[in-house]
Amino acid sequence: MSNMNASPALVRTGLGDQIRQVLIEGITSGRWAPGERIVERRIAAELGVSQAPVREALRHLEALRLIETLPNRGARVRDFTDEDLAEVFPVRAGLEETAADLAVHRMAGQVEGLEVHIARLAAATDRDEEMRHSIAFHREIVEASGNRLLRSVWQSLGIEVWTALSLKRRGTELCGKAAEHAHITEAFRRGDPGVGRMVHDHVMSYAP
Amino acid sequence: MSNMNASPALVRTGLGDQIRQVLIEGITSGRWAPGERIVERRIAAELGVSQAPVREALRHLEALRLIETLPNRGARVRDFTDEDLAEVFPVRAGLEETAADLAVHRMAGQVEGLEVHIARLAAATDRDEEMRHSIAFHREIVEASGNRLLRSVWQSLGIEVWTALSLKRRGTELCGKAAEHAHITEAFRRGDPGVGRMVHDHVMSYAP
DNA sequence: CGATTATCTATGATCGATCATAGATCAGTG
DNA sequence: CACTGATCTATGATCGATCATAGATAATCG
Repeated sequence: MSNMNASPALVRTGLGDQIRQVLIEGITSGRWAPGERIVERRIAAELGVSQAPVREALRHLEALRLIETLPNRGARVRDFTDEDLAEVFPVRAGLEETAADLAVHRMAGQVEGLEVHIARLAAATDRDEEMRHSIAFHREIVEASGNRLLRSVWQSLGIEVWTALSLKRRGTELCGKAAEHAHITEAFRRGDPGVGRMVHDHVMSYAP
Repeated sequence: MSNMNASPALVRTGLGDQIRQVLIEGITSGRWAPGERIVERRIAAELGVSQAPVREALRHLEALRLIETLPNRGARVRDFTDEDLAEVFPVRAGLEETAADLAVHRMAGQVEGLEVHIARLAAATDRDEEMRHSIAFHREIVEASGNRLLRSVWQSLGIEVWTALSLKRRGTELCGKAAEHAHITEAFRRGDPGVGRMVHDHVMSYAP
């Protein structure tokens, strides 16, 4: 790499990963406007790397639906509609309901993992931290399902990113849900078979 | 490409796509054994292309969980466990339940799309064709949900491939389910709100 | 002057070569 | 002979350059 300048170092841990982070940050922060073209060579030049790892990063962004690409025509930042933002909730709800139903058996009343996140959520000081702990609570349920495919699919939704976009778009309040988290945890503790539906409805309550 | 020989032509429509097809075919057919290493350069040489499109194809296979890769250590064909094969059903069930609940409203009793697939399934002559029409029935439900994210996630499960692997592993009978498909279609026709659960249970009935 | 076609330009897709890393192999030392 | 470290080998990761395509632009013709 003929890089004796350029952006903050880019430490060695897989250029593709780092470039992806830069691009995600750029898109969520709004530095790259929706609809704006993303030219592989330009990004490569700006970051002082070559085209290949940029392409790799772009494929990840495409999987996250942050960009859209046309064959031989390149990529552009998606123009997220309210519908795009809304579509994620039924999918999450379905996946997390499944996860909860699977998890409730495996947890056998052991809900420490969930309680940790509730505590951290309560201690959160800013909106961003609040969001991350809330998401971590849900991720804990998915992890507890023991279904690796389910985890992988849920992860691939990129909840953090889309939630951040939702918050940016309209100031969706996601607090005030702490009580529901506690109720859900109690349902897990007593092995309530209705916990799946409970989680489902909880997730849908975030939807606009 | 210094290719004046090599495998059947490889027509021009995106090398990555074609290579992916070749690899999927090779893995599902068992020509590539589970655990076997997949060396980018070797594939490239065999197909008379370069490393880049092979890498692209491999990333797709990774997303389909057909291969696993270690950083700097390359890819190998996954050694599918029975658990791997089983994990897909709860995920499908959750997604398709969501899809059905969304679709039942949009369809408003118009179930022609579903009936087409039932008819084709009945007319199927071999096991493979049967499988594809059965899957098409389920895809129709997902499409009818109108939720593009849901469709995208469902597609990314690569149902065809995994079903084929299931059939190969143990001779899972997936026929005899025609009756259930008809029942589900009827539920859609009358707008039965219980259709989601019905689809869920139907999908789970395929599980081992 | 408007429609059609050849050319140009930007850029994605692909290529062949180089760099970097993980293991394997081998040499040296006690 | 076992252990430590240098070297070698295979191969993924990355690079710089070339090829191919889409759209824009200019040239040609009626």
